[in-house]
This record gives sequence, C-alpha cells and structure tokens, in this order.
Amino acid sequence: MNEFYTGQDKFYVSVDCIIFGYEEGELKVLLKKRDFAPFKGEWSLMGGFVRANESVDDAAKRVLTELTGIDHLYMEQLGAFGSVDRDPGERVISVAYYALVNKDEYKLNLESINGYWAGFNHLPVLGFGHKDMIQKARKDILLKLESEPVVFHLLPELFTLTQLQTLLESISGEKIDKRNFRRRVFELPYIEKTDHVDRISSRRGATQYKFNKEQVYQRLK
Amino acid sequence: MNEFYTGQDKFYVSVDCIIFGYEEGELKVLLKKRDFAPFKGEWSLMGGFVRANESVDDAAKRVLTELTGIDHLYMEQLGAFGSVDRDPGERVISVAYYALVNKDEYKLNLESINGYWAGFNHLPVLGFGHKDMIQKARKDILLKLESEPVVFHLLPELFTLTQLQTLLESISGEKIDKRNFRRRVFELPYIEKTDHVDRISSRRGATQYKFNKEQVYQRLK
DNA sequence: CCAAAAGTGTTATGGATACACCCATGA
DNA sequence: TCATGGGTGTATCCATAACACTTTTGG
Repeated sequence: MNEFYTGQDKFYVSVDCIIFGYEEGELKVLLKKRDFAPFKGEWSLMGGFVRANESVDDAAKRVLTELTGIDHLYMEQLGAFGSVDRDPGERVISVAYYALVNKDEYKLNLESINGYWAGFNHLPVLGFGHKDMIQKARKDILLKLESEPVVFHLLPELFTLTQLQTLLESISGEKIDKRNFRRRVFELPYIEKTDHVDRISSRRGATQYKFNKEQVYQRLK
Repeated sequence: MNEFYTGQDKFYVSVDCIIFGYEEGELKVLLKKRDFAPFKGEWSLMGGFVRANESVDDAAKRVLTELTGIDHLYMEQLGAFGSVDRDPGERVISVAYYALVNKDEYKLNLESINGYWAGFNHLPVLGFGHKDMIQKARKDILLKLESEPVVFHLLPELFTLTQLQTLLESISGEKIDKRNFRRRVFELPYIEKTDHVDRISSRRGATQYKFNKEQVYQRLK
C-alpha cells in the first residue's frame, strides 16, 4: 500500500510478563523453565511472541492466560526493551508487562507449566535483561502505589494488617512503624475490618480486613 | 538458529518522538508535516523506523538528530503503542519517546523540516494515536518532576522565577501561589541567583536565575 | 502618573514521625 | 508461665497553604 514502508526492516516482537505474587511476607515473581533455545532449561519470565492479528496488549494477556490459566488480571505495560543483542538467538524487541496476582484466588499448577515462585530478593540468574525488567517493575509499582492502592491485587480476600504491612515493606524495601501504619490504614475508607480472625500466624489471633473495591475506584474519581 | 523463532510474525517497528519546548509561558510540542502516506501533508510527531542494526533507543536518537540536528538531548521512553490498526497504512508497532529541549540553545530551521511548535493546549488533529501519546508524556513528566527537576532542560540558561513558575503551571495545569513558590525555590540548592536582569518582560526588570547542574545530579545521589 | 510585573512574611493547619507497653492465646 | 505476635495514644516537628501590599520603571 505504501511503498515507503517497503524496504524497512521487520522484527520479531515479544511480550514478557512479570507476574508478582505475595506469600509469607515476601514479594514473589513467577518464573518458568524455558522450553526452547537459547537458554533452554534456564529460568525466565513468562513470554511469547506477538502475532500479526493482535495488539501488543492482547498478546500479553494471551500469553498470561495460555501459560497460567489466569484471566482478567491487573496488568500494566512497563515499556519496550530493544537493545540489539538482548536475545542472543535472534533480534527480538520485547515489550514488558507486569501483573499482580492474588495467589490464593488462582491456583496455579506449577508443575504443568514448569514454574516456580521466586522470592524477589532471591532471584536466580536470568537472561534477556529480565532482571532489569523486574527491578524496573518494582519501582514502577512503588510509584503507582502513591496514587492507587494496587497492592490489594496481591492479597487474599481477607488479610491481616501485619500482612499488608509486610507486603508494603517488601515492595518499598523500608521498615514501617506499626502504630503510624495502622492509624493511616484506619483512615482509609476502602479498607474494612471484618469479623474474621486469622489464628494461623499468631496464638492470639489477628483481625482480618478486606478491601472495599468500590471505594477504591470511587476514590480515584 | 532457533527453529522456534521461525514462523513467528515480524513487524515494522517505529519510534515517535514527542519533543517538548517552552516559549512565552506555554508548553510546546514540535510537529512536522508528513512526507508520505498515510496522512501525507498532515501534522504528526517526529518519527521513523527502527533499523536492524540499532537498538530502539538508538533509533529514537537517530530520528531526532536526523530531523532536527539536535544531539544529546534529555529523552525518556514513554512506552510501546501496539494496537493493530494504529497505523491505517500497515501494521506498525511504535515505541514513543519524549524529549525536553531548550529552544534557545538549538536553533531549529523549522522551514527545512516542515515543522512548527504547537501550543500544548492548541494541538491540531493528529493521527496514529499521537494525541494520546502526548497526553501520556505530559503526565509522565509531571510524575518525574516529583523526583527530579527535569524542567531545566526546557529553559534557557538564564530564566526568571516567573518563567519557571509559569512553565510548571503549564505542565501541571494548576496555579501556583507566587510567594510559596518562591520560598520553595530559595531553598533549592541547585537554583542560583545571578546578577543578570531580564528587562524584556517587565518594566521593572526581573532577576535571572540559573540551574547548577552539578547540584542537581549530586542531589540525586 | 499609571500600568505592569517583581518582590516580599506571617500565621494556621494537617500530616508525618518517634516512641514503649499491655493483651490474648496455645503450647 | 512464657513465648509470640496483636494491638493501642501522645507529643513534636515540619511542610504546606492561605493571604495583600509595596516597589520599580518605561512610556
């Protein structure tokens, strides 16, 4: 149609998904054993190629669903990673996304996808610039948190304030004062106390809270 | 090399540059008349195709230099724009960048590039999702401003506090109190008073200030 | 002398921080 | 009874916001 376009180079375009979860006080990232070269058998992010008939965003959703069965996730684009030799096999331009998952809600079959939840502070060696992507994603979430309480995507329906606090601490990398933290939480209209008590993590039992999602979104105009 | 890659679709990948400048109290965006279809002769962002032997970041720098002669600019990636029908001519995945330019330092020959500085609040009709990109870029800069005084890339060497204030107002879209603003500025170690006086914009004359770039970067660790 | 922009301080308020002890329970 | 994590208030400090008049000078 446009001869100007002809003669331009074409590229493989992939998507890489950084899937964050939370467990036992630590932020986790879902990794998978690579099925094919290069680095076959090594750990890597969930990824796949963009197809001609889908948008890049749709490709990311598709890859996520294909690999994990998870649908309708909270997901944001992180950016394009386009250095020439990022993929040692072929030139591939990758667009990275990050997703936040409530691990309880979606019971993944880790075996069938050759996956595992890596502790954010104990990542294995990763190729393709994946480590940079993960670090960048963490910073991005931290920034986003200032304007939107996205962490609730990571937590189970019911959670204790200690769980919420340690999650925020592990994302920000900083200790939070318990009393100041709780006072702030009590002022938030979208975090509600429930009658449930968690007796797993402490002898005394901790009150469980839940997010009121309508309030979250209403609050954001 | 990797048969898995073969059979995947390939794409044209382009870069689009949102070049911001500042003049007479208003934020500006550099646009250019398109040389080829689709939308030949219409206004659009500076753009070009990524080549096989260069990174996407390098492509953005190259396009900027080719079209404007400007080199070594402050530039950030905004993200990938990959909907299927974004470009009505062909499927093209675009990675957008924004740049901040001191218009005085780089005297552009607007005629030769068919360009013009559009007022941010008076943009013409733009295709290819360029308007969305521009809006997103403004928000991004606003966010970035909280952690880094990037506006100095837009200002001339010497500037008055009123110029700085109106620039910030036009980026944020909000009025700032003059006295509070000035008090805050006086506390910043990287904004220095000079002996120069600007007599163009007022009868009385306004003191000109300058950024101390070492202080800016030192401050950011 | 007047129009137009530059310049200048004080007060009030709210949010952030620092800080230490008692409580309830299961083992 | 004791070890473990849950739960609670107060005082201080600092950043932010609101607010109006005087100064200088070119025309």
